[in-house]
Amino acid sequence: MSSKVLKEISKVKKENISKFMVSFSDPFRLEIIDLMMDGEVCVCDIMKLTKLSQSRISYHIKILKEAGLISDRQEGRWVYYSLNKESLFLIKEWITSLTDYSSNRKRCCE
Amino acid sequence: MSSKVLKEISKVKKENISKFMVSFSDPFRLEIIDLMMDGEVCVCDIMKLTKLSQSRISYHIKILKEAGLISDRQEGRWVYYSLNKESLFLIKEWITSLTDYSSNRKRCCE
DNA sequence: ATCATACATCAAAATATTTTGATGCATCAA
DNA sequence: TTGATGCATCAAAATATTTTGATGTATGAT
Repeated sequence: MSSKVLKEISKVKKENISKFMVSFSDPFRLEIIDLMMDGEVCVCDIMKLTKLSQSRISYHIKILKEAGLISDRQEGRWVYYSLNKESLFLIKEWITSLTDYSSNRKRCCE
Repeated sequence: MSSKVLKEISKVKKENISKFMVSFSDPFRLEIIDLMMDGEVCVCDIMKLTKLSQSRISYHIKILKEAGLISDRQEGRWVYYSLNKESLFLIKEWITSLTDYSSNRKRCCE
């Protein structure tokens, strides 16, 4: 099983892409990402704004963090999370190379 | 639970985004997408190139199809699948509005 | 008509992800 | 030092996804 095109067109590792996409594939994580669009939030903010339980939020936060999609910053008892812009750009780059490549191909290849 | 930013910055429905991302989140589907980068393929092509079982491939194809990521075209006994470029562009647009929006934000917001 | 091929679909089993509730660990305030 | 808060982590339960093997359907060849 050999990856051909995706390997060549992008610097981003397939494994990382997979993690990014897993991050985006859950509606609650999209919700959390959404909240971070306007800046830093702590878990308690997310709790107030979404009615999700604390451990549930921590769980999703962990997924996002392990994907490299968010960063954290501790301040006293609070941990502030924010979107990692570099990661977003990486994904954008990946998708862009995908669309660029595929639009240079003709429909058929017999 | 109110989506604020994502709803406004993109025409793509969150539900659809979720499906796209689910599509991309599986390594075998990435593999299949990869094979389609160079043009149409049938299930039998994918079988030869990946060693996945036929029903397994059909299953993943179905996910991709329901996400609107691929199109099919029957020719005799064969069904040819190919990437749906429009969908790729939609995702790209979505990611782009995400990065554009977030890069216009400052780091903090106290 | 019969058979083989290409693929879809289905139900059951296997596996992975998510949720829940409990517990633990810092930090801070009193 | 004690108690409260903010969050992480854990194990078990709940749920969702994926895989497998069997069966079904359409097409085309003989």
